[in-house]
Amino acid sequence: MKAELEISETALTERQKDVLDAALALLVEAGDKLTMTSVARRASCSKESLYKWFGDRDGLLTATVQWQASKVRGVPVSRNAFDRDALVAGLERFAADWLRVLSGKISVALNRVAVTHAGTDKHGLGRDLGGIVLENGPFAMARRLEPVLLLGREAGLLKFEQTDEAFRTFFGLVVRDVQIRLLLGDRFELGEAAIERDAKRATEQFLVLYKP
Amino acid sequence: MKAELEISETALTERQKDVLDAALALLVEAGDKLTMTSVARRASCSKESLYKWFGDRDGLLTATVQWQASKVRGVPVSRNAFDRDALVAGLERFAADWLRVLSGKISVALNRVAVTHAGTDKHGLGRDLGGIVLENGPFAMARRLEPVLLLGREAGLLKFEQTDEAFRTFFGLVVRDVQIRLLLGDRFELGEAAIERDAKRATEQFLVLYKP
DNA sequence: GCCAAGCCGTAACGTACGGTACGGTACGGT
DNA sequence: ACCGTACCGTACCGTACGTTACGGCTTGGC
Repeated sequence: MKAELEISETALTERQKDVLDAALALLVEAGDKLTMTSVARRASCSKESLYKWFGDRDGLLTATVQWQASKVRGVPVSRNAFDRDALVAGLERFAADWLRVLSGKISVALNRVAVTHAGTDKHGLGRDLGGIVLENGPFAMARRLEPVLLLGREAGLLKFEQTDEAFRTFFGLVVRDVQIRLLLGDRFELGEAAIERDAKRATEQFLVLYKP
Repeated sequence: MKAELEISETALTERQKDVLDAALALLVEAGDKLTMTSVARRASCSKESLYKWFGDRDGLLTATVQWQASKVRGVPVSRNAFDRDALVAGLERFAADWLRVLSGKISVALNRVAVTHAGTDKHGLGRDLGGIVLENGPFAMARRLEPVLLLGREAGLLKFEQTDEAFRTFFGLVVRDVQIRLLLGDRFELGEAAIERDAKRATEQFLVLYKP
């Protein structure tokens, strides 16, 4: 789907980006308690400008989520010299990246507000926050991982019928209960060492399950 | 005010249970948009009674979540005649039960409100909603699954070092991206057939990974 | 110098909602 | 019959916050 055309059509000025960064910071600090006044004060701009630029509070939130999403576009996978080591390295790097993003304060805050918003849903609006996060979260991860999985199958390193199923299993092995626990406020450390270890373990398990 | 802080063993009258059921229904319908007035109207009780019984809005929410939690206590596992078939059946039933609960409207609504609440957190209060859901969700699942895993290991059917790690992997294999997608508002069906199939697949994969 | 546009800061408005107060009713105990 | 208790229904209050309006400042074009 090329719905991104309309999104990228909204060219943001530097000033507006600063405002969105301020909103992002507030979202991380105070969660959904973010008010228009607080954003205006933090960004040293007037509320009038906020409403002119983003329409209303929902528009500001949407723009903020999209702004963050636009900053974390993933890096592509190198296609040359694809052997087992490359597959393992790719999967491990992928899993580690994902865990790092997932356990970051920004991701937690954004997912929280999106989940909240998905609850009080007014069907009929164009793009809701939940959809945006979904699109730039799990779905984006699936799109980025798909070529890796297909390359692995082409190279005879993996065996699966549906790419989707394989991806979702990998997702489960990587994320496990980490995300839901973080979203529910369980404060537990996920240091760099643990991330690396989990990435290796998930990759290893995945290879066992999907070995030809 | 007479401190009714003995939430742990509060005996609820039938009337209060009715009120909490009304709150639960409203939570499912309208999410966090639930207001004290709407609960009072739905339950045909006065707001004064709400405040008398539950203290404040947070108390009502907490009582509601605990009330639901008290209704879904899991069934224990039979310990006799524990062979491979019993292990497989136990895991499969467990996974299916969990998926059923997880994808239910009530669970989604409760997890939503708990996640929302975990965002606007006032550290210092006793038990927060996120903690309660965590306790009755993933943690309860872990406690219930633990004896099954230990029995499996005793019987020589499974091999693992840390029960916790094994549980979390099983969790990942069962839940995958289902919960986060539902929380984010992705409307996708998870029919009985899919649940059964997923439960079987997750169990199968788990046995492969943790076979001695 | 002058004007218009864009923006900041702040005051003001309207409303939704948490929380409280109070009058009215049913009922069980004495 | 009288009283206390528990509760319903509703009116009311205070506040937070989304949204709008306005006065003053800066800047670029003429």
